[in-house]
Amino acid sequence: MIRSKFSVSVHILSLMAGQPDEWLSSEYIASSLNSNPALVRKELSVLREAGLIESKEGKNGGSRLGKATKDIRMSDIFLLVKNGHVFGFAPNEPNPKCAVGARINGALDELFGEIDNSIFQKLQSITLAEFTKKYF
Amino acid sequence: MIRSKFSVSVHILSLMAGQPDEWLSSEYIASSLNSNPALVRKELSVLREAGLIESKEGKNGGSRLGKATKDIRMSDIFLLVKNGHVFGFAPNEPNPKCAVGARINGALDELFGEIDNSIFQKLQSITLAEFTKKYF
DNA sequence: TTGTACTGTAATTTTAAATATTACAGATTG
DNA sequence: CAATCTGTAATATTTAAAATTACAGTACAA
Repeated sequence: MIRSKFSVSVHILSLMAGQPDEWLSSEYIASSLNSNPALVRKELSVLREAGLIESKEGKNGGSRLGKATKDIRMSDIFLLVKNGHVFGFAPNEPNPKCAVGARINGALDELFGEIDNSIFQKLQSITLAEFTKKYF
Repeated sequence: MIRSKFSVSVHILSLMAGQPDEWLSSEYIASSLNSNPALVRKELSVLREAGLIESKEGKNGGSRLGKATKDIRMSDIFLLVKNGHVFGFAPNEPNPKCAVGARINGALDELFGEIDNSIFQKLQSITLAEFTKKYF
């Protein structure tokens, strides 16, 4: 998974959950994240494509939630930002002439799938509504 | 968690599991990993410190398992290489003047702890002996 | 109908993290 | 005592992540 995308997405969705009737600008979101608008927009486009948010272009535009907070699960966000397995393989292709080298990545791939699934199960049990209760 | 340390450690331990009576040199291990000896030695020192392996210096030296494969759990390796949470926080400190910014990392920290725990539970159920059965 | 304030996207630069390399003192064996 | 290994640190390189810049396109509002 890419380093911090999950945190960034949860942060964005939390801001929207707190002001469901406002169109939040990328500038505003960036200031809460202490980041910059272009990077936020990139992340917004991922969330939008998945239907979690909707955006409005032009003056007074911005983004807001596309679903009720109780209908957004933390696992939805996880699946969006996860790219390959959560755990990473070794940087180089192992030596195929070695008995272990030839097969380990297959075995790890299987294990990593199970790990991803454990995380998914956990996150599926938590909605954005429940999560944001912690600070609203 | 640091990118690929888990995979590298599992690979190393698997090699040793396959040749329990040999002292494997860092050179040999590196060739299976398609990596280099110095990096392998660094990882070996982590495993050694945890008692998972033992090493012998000098000529004909090397490393081998310090425990039976059935007594090494994948969670032991996980705890060694895990550094902070598996999931990462956003790169910058969020804006503390913002209601969400001020509290989100606390909420995420709690959630991330639960995720780490889900992974731990899963990995605790698998021994190195079971894992290596997949390719021996 | 035009200025302003947004989005969307791509290209580029910068920074930070991971990985690789080099080097060498110390240990052990034959 | 020569050869072969470890242990460790310092440095260099590579790669990935994040930040910045830029600008065309859209919508509102005066």
